[in-house]
Parts: sequence; C-alpha cells; structure tokens
Amino acid sequence: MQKQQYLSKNQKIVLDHVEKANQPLKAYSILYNVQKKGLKAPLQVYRALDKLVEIGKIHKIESRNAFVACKNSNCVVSNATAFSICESCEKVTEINNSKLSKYLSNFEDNSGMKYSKYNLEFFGLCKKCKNK
Amino acid sequence: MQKQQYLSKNQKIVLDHVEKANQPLKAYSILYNVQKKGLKAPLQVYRALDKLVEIGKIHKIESRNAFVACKNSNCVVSNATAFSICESCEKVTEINNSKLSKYLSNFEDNSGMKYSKYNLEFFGLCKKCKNK
DNA sequence: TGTATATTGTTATAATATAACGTTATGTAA
DNA sequence: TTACATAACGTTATATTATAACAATATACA
Repeated sequence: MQKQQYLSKNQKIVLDHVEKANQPLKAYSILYNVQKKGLKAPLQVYRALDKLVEIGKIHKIESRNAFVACKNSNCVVSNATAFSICESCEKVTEINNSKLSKYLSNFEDNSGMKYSKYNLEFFGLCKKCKNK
Repeated sequence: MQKQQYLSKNQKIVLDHVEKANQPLKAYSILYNVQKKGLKAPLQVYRALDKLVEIGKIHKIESRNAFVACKNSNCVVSNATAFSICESCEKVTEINNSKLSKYLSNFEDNSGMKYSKYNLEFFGLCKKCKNK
C-alpha cells in the first residue's frame, strides 16, 4: 500500500477546523466543534490529530496540550518545530527561522545520540502584553 | 514573608524520590511510591512538583508528562532547559551545553517578543538503541 | 501578638488520552 | 476481479493526568 496521498474524511474535517483557528485548540474543543460534522467520540478526533501530526500538517504544543496548524508550507514532516508562547495571552506563533533550524538540526553533543527531531518552545511576553 | 529557604516536608519527600530515579517519573507513579511516607492524594504530589519545578529542582518533560530531577547544580531557576529523549528506550538526559544555552537565550526573532524561558526536547535514538 | 502567606489534608471532579472490539474503505498484486 | 494487507471508521468503556474547592495548620516577620 502506498503512502497515503489524500486525507480521509475525518482528517479533513479536523484539519479544516484547526486551520481556521489562528491559535492552538484543545482536543475536546475540536471535538465539540466538529460534532455537527458527525464526529462523535474523542478517539475520532485524536486519531485524526495523530495522523495530521505525523504528516506535519498539525503540531502539538506540548506544554499546552493543544494543537495548531502548521504555518510553514514547506514543513513536510514535523521534525523540527519551534514556537513562541506568550505566557500572558497564550498567543502561540510558529517560528520559521532558517538559522535556528539549521543550528538545531546540526546540533550534536557528546552523548552519542543521533537526533532526528526536536521541539522548542520559547516563553515570554508578546509585544502587546509587554506594553500593558 | 521571605522567599522560601527550605523545602517543606512533602516537597522534600517528592524531591528525594525523584532524585533517586535516574529517569523521568510520572506523577501517579511518584504518588504510589511515596504513599508509605504519608502522601495520600494526587494533589499533594502535584503541589510539591509545582513548587519544585518553579524553583528549578525538577523539570517537567512536557512531551512525556514526566518529571526529572535537575542535573545541573547551577540550574537555579529552570528557565532554560534542554533534553535528549530516546524514542526507543525513553531514556532522557538533560543537556548541559553552554554554547546551546547561550545561543537560545540570546535568540531573537522579528516578532517583538521578549523571551524569558525556553524548553527544548530533542528526539532520536540513543547509542544503545542505535546499535540494535 | 497579630497578620499575611505557604503548606497541608481531603473529597470530588475536570481534562486529557487510550484500550479493545468489530466494521468498512482503500490500495496493490495475483 | 478476487484476495490480501493496511488504513480508517465507529463505538463503548476506561485509563491517565491534573485541578477545584474548602478547611485546617504551619511559618515568617512586623
């Protein structure tokens, strides 16, 4: 069987919803909002999310247990992700900085470990919240 | 009231247990293991963990919902953390690399956001698992 | 001593995520 | 076109992770 070419029905529904939000969404909030489209159970959402994360269409913000659509059109596989998170308003932005990604992708320490993936989360105050 | 100088009873019990493990522990596994010391409820463990994370004695491995003792004696506050995680055996190691931490602490993008903290998780295969 | 804050103890419950089962759809090769 | 393997679906139940809310006790310090 070939690598999946198109998204399935549930995957499309979930991705569509997450892409329309400009912020990370929680799984159960997604569930609530796609119930009118026929998805009834958490597992249906989680399975779609798992797949979408796997193929890089969606990233999980680990520190928030939330899911956000990938903003890098070239982010084929989500093996190198970086986000900035405002600790006041919770705004999350995907960082697309080639220097940073190059630096981290090439990072090696003396542990003998071969890294194939990383996730970086920066925390602080966004412009708006800083000026309050 | 001054900044807390000593750890409280529950905080000591939890830290002690986490320090003795050489791997991240789950909150409920900690709970199970400190029950003989008198901690009966999840909240008692979570409250101790919260405090210990706040003061940098313990770090949370966000992608695993697990807690590990800080290995950097100089890690006064946990505002700059990096870990390597083996996706096969789940071994987690805290990365202590001054170049990396300097690079990330000084990182700026064009978002106007002021970063005060970051957490980085690398994934891959450790030496042992790579050679299997 | 009085007061504010931190910590504790406890019960209940919220929020996040997966197990297990059987069914249906889809891709590929005989 | 049939057979087979894999992916996706639907469903119920349950596991795992984390917090709300309330009352009591301990600690720091003016």
